[in-house]
Amino acid sequence: MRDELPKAYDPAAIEEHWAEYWVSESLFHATSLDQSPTQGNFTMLLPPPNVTGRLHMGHMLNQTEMDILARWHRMRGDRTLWVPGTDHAGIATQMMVERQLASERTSRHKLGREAFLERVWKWKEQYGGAILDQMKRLGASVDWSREYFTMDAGLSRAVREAFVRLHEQGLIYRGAYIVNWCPDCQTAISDLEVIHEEQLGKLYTIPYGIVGSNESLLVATTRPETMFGDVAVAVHPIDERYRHLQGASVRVPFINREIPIVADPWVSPEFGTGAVKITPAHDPNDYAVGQRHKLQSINIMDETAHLNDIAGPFAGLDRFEARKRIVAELEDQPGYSVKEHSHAVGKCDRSKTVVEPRLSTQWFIKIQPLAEKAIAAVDQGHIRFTPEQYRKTYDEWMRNIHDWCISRQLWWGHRIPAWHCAACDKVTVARETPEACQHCNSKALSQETDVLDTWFSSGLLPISVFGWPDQTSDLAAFYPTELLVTGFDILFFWVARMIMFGCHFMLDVPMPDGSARTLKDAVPFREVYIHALVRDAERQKMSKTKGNVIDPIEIVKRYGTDAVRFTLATMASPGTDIAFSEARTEGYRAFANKIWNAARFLFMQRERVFAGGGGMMLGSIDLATVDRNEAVLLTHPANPDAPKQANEVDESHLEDRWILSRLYATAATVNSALEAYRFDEAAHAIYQFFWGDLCDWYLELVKLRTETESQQDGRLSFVLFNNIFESSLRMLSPFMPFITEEIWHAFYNGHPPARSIALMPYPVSAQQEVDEGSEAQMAQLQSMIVSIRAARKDAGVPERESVPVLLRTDDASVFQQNLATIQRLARVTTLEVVAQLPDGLAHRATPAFDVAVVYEKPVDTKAERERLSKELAKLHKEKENSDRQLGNESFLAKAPAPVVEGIRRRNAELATLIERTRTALDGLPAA
RNA sequence: AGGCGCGUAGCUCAGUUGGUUAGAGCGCUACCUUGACACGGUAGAGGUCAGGAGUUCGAGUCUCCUCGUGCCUACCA
Repeated sequence: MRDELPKAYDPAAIEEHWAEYWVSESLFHATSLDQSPTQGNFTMLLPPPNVTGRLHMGHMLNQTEMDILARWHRMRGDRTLWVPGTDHAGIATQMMVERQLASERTSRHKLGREAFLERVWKWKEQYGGAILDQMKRLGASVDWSREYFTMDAGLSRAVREAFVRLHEQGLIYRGAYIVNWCPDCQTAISDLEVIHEEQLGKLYTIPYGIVGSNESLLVATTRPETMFGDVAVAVHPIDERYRHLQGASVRVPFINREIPIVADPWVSPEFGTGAVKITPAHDPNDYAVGQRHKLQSINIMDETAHLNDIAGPFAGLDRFEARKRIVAELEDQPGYSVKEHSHAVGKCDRSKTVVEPRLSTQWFIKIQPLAEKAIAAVDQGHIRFTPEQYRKTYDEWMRNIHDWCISRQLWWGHRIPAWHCAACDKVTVARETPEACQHCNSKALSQETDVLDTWFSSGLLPISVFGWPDQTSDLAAFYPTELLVTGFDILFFWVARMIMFGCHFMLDVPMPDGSARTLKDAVPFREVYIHALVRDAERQKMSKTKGNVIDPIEIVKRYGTDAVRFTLATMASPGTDIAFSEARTEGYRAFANKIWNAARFLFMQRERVFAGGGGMMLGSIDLATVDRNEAVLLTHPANPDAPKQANEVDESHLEDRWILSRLYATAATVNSALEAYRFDEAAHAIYQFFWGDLCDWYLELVKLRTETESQQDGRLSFVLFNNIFESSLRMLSPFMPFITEEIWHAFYNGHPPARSIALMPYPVSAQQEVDEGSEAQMAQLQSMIVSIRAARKDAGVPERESVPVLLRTDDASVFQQNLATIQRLARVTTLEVVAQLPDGLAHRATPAFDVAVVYEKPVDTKAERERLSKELAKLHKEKENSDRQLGNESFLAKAPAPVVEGIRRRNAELATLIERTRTALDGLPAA
């Protein structure tokens, strides 16, 4: 409990405490046994960061958005569950540990598989999951009791089950195909893990000697070093240049192996020389040609992409070194030529090594049957994408999908549950280690050494974290999850795979009531929200190599988590990347400071107001009791379940009706914005309300009233302020959980109605509760005050001096009723209503009134003339526009009545404004 | 090669179904250290909405073209 908040807001002093509190109090734990939710379920999975990961801005954006939604839903009464965990990240983690081994002058091969894995586990225990600690520091309201790791026993069991089932269903097969091979990681990788880069390379034209002739066939290639694996040269069947050569043979340079010339329509005659060397073991196209022509495949490289013995004189060389030497030796040959050629080169996403297409035996998922359900699920609207455009991206990818290579030649990961039989050479796939070969009963079994692609296990997460394949109560309660929030970079890697697996496996799981599950309830989530990429302030992609990575923890240390979260929220408008700017974060730290100080004001006033007559000291006020006693507790929107009390607002005060209306309007805006994932709109609305309405206006008027009104009235107005402030804190809480928690506890003097503000109801309100009349009147009043202030500046009145003001208006009632407000906020002595304003005074005109400030010093005539002339020109221009519109027959005929009416009214206003401004201008003394 | 997006104030971005005067934050200018807050207050300046054409009574918003820019997908050697 704090009696007094320090003068300056210092996030570092409060955030750590609450971060720990939320975890130690298990505030965000949710179980299937929880009371049936009043609103509904809200379940999300955290996209599991790699165990090797450090938090970056993308994570922070992702977590901020998810946390805002989670906290918001929780406060709205939904049973809210957000499940955290980490991914074992096969290649990434193995590389990390291998690097460590290398520094110790050893290697995984020296250690052996078992010792190596032990080492990785040890590494994981020691260094892994640092990212989750960072998440805790950021206040993510996840259920830590459910934290998982993708290689936990339960999740591993789900992986084996899924693999075996798919195999039983004939959807997993093993075979030799061309795969993407990374010579650095020394494993196969999937199509998705290959990144294409446009590169300026060379196209070599190489003469292949024609058998039985002195002539050569010129063959164009970008990869001369693969020539030792050539098994044919292909030309287009109707290419006139080569028709006579079809059926002939050529000799591979250096090794002189004779290979046939075949005709295949795949060859494009326009490209290169129209003759293509066919290397089935090292190119997917060539492999297809080879299949069609029943050609053999000759592998000429080892796992590290060094040429093997088949390459004759070049054996043992690295592929690129071999290319150089080969080209050097060919240079003098007649017919040889080189030209520059731009083409896409595939690189390994992880190691950035150029991928080598390689013929090897791998495990694949026959993806078509899975994709069909996944396409249907989205087509039928069971999964909704936001922004919607990603639906198309997803659909296109899904329809052009290739079989998924799921085996990896790594050690770290889920080992494929298949056993090779030494006796019959067949494979036994089983959930648990089999006793004997299921084909020949031999006991000479050895487990497959390959592990599964990391994404195989993460694709299963929505079902495996809830206990699948068992039909658990969690699975019944929380599946399908409501929402997935993620970046588009893992749309295919992860989102698509979850949809495929979810739809495939969950269709077999009956609904909680025993009925059959349809696609609608087999989907892993009902909504996918795809967020933008976080870039640096110059819109550059953040990357380690560029050195422009912004470490969120660093920024958080400097500005506070709340400010960073708010920055990300305000900038998270859909479709655009976020250029993260520290200047903005600074601005939102100022916002936090503003809130902090508004709270300080509140606490100080509380003391002042209640210390007098009531005898209630700050340290002993039970605000809840006060509220009841005064019968002004703002039960709505604070507590949606309780009825609104009729006498909660003293109707005689315009600003009371107005600020309530503003609160309702803001709550309505925030709720509907969050409904649509418009974090920016929601955050802006709160910002505007808190700063622009509550602090700039209402708070100033509370000052006035507590100083001047009777004590009873002062108390009433003050209690309203209290309640509005408390509601505002709750409204802000999902966005800035730390500062709101801190102030909220201080607000209740250590006797809060709940353990956390995060467990309180969220303000709700319908748009119809907005009091438009009060808002319009207040707008008039504000306009009056702003006009007087401006005129004061023109007249050169010192800030602190009060002056008489003359007012010309048709209806002065609002101004007269709120005279004290005007006098206070615009520093006015008397406000006299006159029929006509005298010439030569600093003056402002609005459609509803004109004001002039009476001050002895003459106005700066030149400046005033300039300002008025400029103003007049603007008004004239606008008037011309509206005149033109009103003179247009078809506009009057076709435009809707309210629009015409609006322009008419404005036109009339303009006429008055022009006249008054003209008068004021003419009234200025000659220069 | 296909597909998607972006171009609005000096900077970073909003602007939902076409409709009255295009907004915000930061920055900038001037004044103000007033008992919540200088991480503040008050008042300002600043935009031919990339360019062109079209549809319409009316276009930042819809259509087409041009220019600039970013991204995703792809097996032409």
